[in-house]
Amino acid sequence: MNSKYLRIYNEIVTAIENGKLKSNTKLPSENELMNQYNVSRDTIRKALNLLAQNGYIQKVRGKGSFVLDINRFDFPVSGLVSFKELSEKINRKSNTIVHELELIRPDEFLIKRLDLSVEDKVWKVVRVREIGDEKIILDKDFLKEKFVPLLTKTICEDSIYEYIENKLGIKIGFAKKVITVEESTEEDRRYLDLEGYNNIVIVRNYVYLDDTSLFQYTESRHRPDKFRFVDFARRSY
Amino acid sequence: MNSKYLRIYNEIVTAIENGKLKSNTKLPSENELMNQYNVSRDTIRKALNLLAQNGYIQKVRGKGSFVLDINRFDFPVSGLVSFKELSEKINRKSNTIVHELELIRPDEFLIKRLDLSVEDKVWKVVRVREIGDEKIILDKDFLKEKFVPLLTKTICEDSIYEYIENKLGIKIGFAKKVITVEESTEEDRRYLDLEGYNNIVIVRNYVYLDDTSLFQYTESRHRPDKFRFVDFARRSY
DNA sequence: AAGTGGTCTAGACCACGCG
DNA sequence: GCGTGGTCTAGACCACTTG
Repeated sequence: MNSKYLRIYNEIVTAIENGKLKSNTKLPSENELMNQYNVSRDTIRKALNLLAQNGYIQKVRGKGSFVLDINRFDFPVSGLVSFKELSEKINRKSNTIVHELELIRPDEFLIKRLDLSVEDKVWKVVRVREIGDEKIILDKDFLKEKFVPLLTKTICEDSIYEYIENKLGIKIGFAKKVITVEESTEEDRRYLDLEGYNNIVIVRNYVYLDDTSLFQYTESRHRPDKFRFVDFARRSY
Repeated sequence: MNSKYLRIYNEIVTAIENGKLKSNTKLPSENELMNQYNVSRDTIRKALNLLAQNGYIQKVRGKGSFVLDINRFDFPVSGLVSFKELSEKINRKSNTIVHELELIRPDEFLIKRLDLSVEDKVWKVVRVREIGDEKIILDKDFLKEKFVPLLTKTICEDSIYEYIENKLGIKIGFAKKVITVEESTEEDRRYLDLEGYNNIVIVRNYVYLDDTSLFQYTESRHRPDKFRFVDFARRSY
């Protein structure tokens, strides 16, 4: 996991994030970086391309690479970030309440959503996310038992992602997110502080492993006024 | 613009999209592709990495590259796609009504948003997007005159993006999107068929050129029940 | 052991921006 | 003309999967 280009990438990311590299300044040229890090140009280019992809820099032909200030103000919620990682970043008091945690036989809906056979069992986890004394987000997670044999309340209160990746060594590959706005349900109103909102923002998340097997289905239900999604996109030709 | 790896990428994309390459099947190995296309391995790898980035394939170490079926069902609205490109893809009757088109002196709000000096003038375009006889989306565009000297009603009814990229030769580099849900305004209610919804989904778009200069600010205001945002994300380590 | 993708290297030529 | 990033090549070694 510790490739040269990732180490260089991470070094530059932290330099940008803690202000050592200021926005709108020019990075050293690829040639200079080659010498600084004692690696080939291709390795430097891999690191720089990652930086560009993630919105840290912009490369301009004939001129150089420049530090952007996009990521400074707003961190992107796009990409795959868990609630724990997120709340650590925004640095606000937050809390997770586990309402349900059980191993269930999936119904029609889940069999379709998770691409299951009838015998497969599924962990159902229902959690409420509290941010600054308000119950804002209702998370409903469904994970295949096949991949996650055991799940405890303590794990759910901390971070399921962390447990899966670090303890079980399962590698998340990619995910598809679908965001819609729908009518709130009785369940939403029971668990959340909705304050009269009858709409709810739903982020449906289909999580796949590295080997392309579908692993988890999650619904993240947000109170509309507290929802905010930031995305960084490059035009691809 | 016509690099080898882009040609290979595009060939494979169309092969996947029209079903010649079926999902869950294996692509030829990088070595085989090298021979098929008569290029070096690096060139093949660039094409495959693009495919992976855009959710077409998944590469698995030691096994090969596999076609995903993500893009088949849902096209991602993530990334930078104009309304015209989008409506062509979903293939439904759609229509654009231009309500305002004028060169204005920017107010405080715009000066801050677009990073302007006081003399700069700005094109303001207000358009309603009609899909299947319903007025669903209100688009408010603000473009710097410095970059776009002329704008006509015809251009706005077609596609501003297309005009800018093809006619003016301006290269869009990247964009930052912020999605929120807010109270609808009087303007929303006047122009759109809101059917009693008092919330509105707002996609704020900050568009930058290749040379990192901020170029355009757009607000896309959607009726909640018709809004849908699809995102494909890879976990980055 | 053979085949796969992942990383790294060294060298070449090109297109672009700028002085 | 020089320095910049963009593309392409050829070859090497590694880590992983599968038979």
